[in-house]
Formats: sequence, structure tokens, C-alpha cells
Amino acid sequence: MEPIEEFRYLVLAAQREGARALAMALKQQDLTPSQAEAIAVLRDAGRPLTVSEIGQRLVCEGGSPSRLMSTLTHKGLVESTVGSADRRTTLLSLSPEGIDAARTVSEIEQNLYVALTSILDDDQVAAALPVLRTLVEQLPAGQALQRRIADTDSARSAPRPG
Amino acid sequence: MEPIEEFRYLVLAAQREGARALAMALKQQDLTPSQAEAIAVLRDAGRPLTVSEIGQRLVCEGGSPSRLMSTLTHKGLVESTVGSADRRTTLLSLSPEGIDAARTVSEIEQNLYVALTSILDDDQVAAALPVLRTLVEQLPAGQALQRRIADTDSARSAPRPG
DNA sequence: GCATAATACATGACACGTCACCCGTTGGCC
DNA sequence: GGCCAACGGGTGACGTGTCATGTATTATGC
Repeated sequence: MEPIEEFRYLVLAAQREGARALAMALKQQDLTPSQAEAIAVLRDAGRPLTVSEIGQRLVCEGGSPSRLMSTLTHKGLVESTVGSADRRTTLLSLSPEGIDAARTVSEIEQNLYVALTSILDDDQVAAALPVLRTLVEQLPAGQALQRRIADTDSARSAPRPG
Repeated sequence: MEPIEEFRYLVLAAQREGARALAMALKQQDLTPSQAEAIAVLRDAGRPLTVSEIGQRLVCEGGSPSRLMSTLTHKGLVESTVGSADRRTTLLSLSPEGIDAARTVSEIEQNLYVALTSILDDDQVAAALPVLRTLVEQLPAGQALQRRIADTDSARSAPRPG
């Protein structure tokens, strides 16, 4: 098997196993990995987002995640209001329960990172990061990640502009 | 964003973009990435496999890929016979049309690898491989890949034992 | 030989990811 | 004001990943 082919399958395998582990950990909260990512997006944004803005930040999904968000609204974790400036848009934000869930999601993510760190040391992660960045950075999913990183940074420097 | 968190999302993003690109390329054959992987598994195995043997070789799916295989059977790409030794098992092999499809799948995979190689040079792939191997090797999906590699190797050294 | 457990699949249910399509809203244009 | 293209997003369809359950077949213990 050629290295590049093995590389492809390793990425697939890593993603699948990570998703599986995360799904197991999130089960206690009755959340799926996609739902958890959407919650994290809203948490990091610090302001209401439209459906398409969330879609632009989700690595897990491209288009307009209407159904994902309506599931979360149904669970009472997300509140939805019609946009005032543009009535076509739906503004989504975390409900109080959603904020609680976001905290739990953060803990579960931290646990995953601890587990990952026990398998991969810093040097290994540092070696893989630029390769993956190169691969992804021109592509839509990579740009979603860029937006997420920008949110995280501004959330760290400014304590919620809204 | 911590490196390990970025690593996780980069793996997710790389996998998703790869799947998207592959799906687009496979559309001309009316095949999905999962279906193509199953065809490749049968092609590399060089002998009929049971449903669970295929499942053990699929990185894309863990359990018993009944539905995936029945879709391929419906398309006429896979032939299914009841096992003679154990009538509970279903032996699956490529039909003549399936063998043709397998050839096309190989070409499409090669195109993907060419595209990947134009983004990542050998050194980068070589740097990332051991990291991903370390991450995956103890996990079920990694073992699926081990079985695939064993098939590929024996297919190369021996021209189909069956 | 028979009851029981274990195995190999099949099937249904649920949540996505993806695509195609429709519909309400907006904005530009006249 | 009215027309029409563009946009935001809801919805249905299809394939799949995952789990739970059902069914046929085989192995096991007696």
C-alpha cells in the first residue's frame, strides 16, 4: 500500500475512532458529536448566530445546519428568534440549559484531549499539525476552522462583546 | 485553541474534505465512498468474503455492513451466495460488472492520490504517517487497516490464491 | 436427541451529511 | 410602487454509522 493511500485511510480511521470515543462520552448528556460542536460554536461566538453563520463555523457540516439546530432547539438547549434586521435569518443562541450543557461539553472535550495527549506527545502533534494545515487550509472545512479559531481568540481577549 | 484541539478538528476537516472530493469523483460511477471501499476490499481480498470479514476490513464501518453489501448486490456489482460450510454466512464476491467497477475505482483513487501528492510532498506524508499510526494502531479501525494492508501485500506477491 | 447458548446476518430506528427543491424575504432596478 | 434576481433557510430524499432487536443456523452440554 502506498504511503499516500495509507495516509488517507489513517485520517479516516483516526476521525472515525475519535468520533466514536466522543459519541460514547457525550451519550451521558444525550448529545451527539455534531450537536456538541454546534454548542461549542455558539459558546465561543459569544453572540447569537444565524444558521448560515453556524454552518460556516462547523467543521462537521458545510451547508445550512437547519436540522441540527432545530434538534437542539427542541431539546431546549438553543433559543431561536427571527432576525430583526433581516426577517429571513434565524438568530440562535444558547439557553440557560444550553450554557450548562456547553460547560459539560467543555469538560468532555478536555477529557478527550487528555486521552489524546496520553497517546501522542507534544512533538508528535507538532509534527503532524503543519502537514494537516497544509492539506486543509485552502479547503472549505479548513476555513470553517479558521473562523472557529478567530472566535476562540476573541473570546479569550474580550469577555463577550454582546 | 490548544494544539491538540486543532489537531482533532484538522483530522475531521481533512477526512470530510477527502470524502467530499472522493464522492464527487465517484459520482460518475454512481458509487459512494463507502461502496467504493467495499469494492476495493473485495478486489484486494481476491476471494469471496463473508459480511463480517468485509466489516473487519472496512475502515469506514465497524459492524456487519449488511446494508452496504446488499446495495452493491442490488446494483449487480457483487454476487452473494450462501456459505456451504456454514449456512449462516453469506459469501460475497465481485461480479464481472463489479470487477469493471473495481478498475474504475482504482483509477479514481489514483487520481485522488495524485491530487493529494500535489498538495503534500513525500516528506510531509512521511512526517505525518507515524503520528497517525501511533494514534490509530491500537484501535479497531486501525486493525481494519492492518487487515487491508495484509490483503494488498498478499495480492501483490501471490496472483490470487483462489 | 434436545434444550440452550452463541454466532452471522437482517432489519428497523435515529441522527447525520449531502443534495435538490421550495418559499418567504430582501434589495436592486425601473 | 412593482418586478425580478439573489439570498436565507426549511424540507424531503438517499446513503450511511450506530445501536437494538429479531431470525436462522450452528455449536455445546446433558
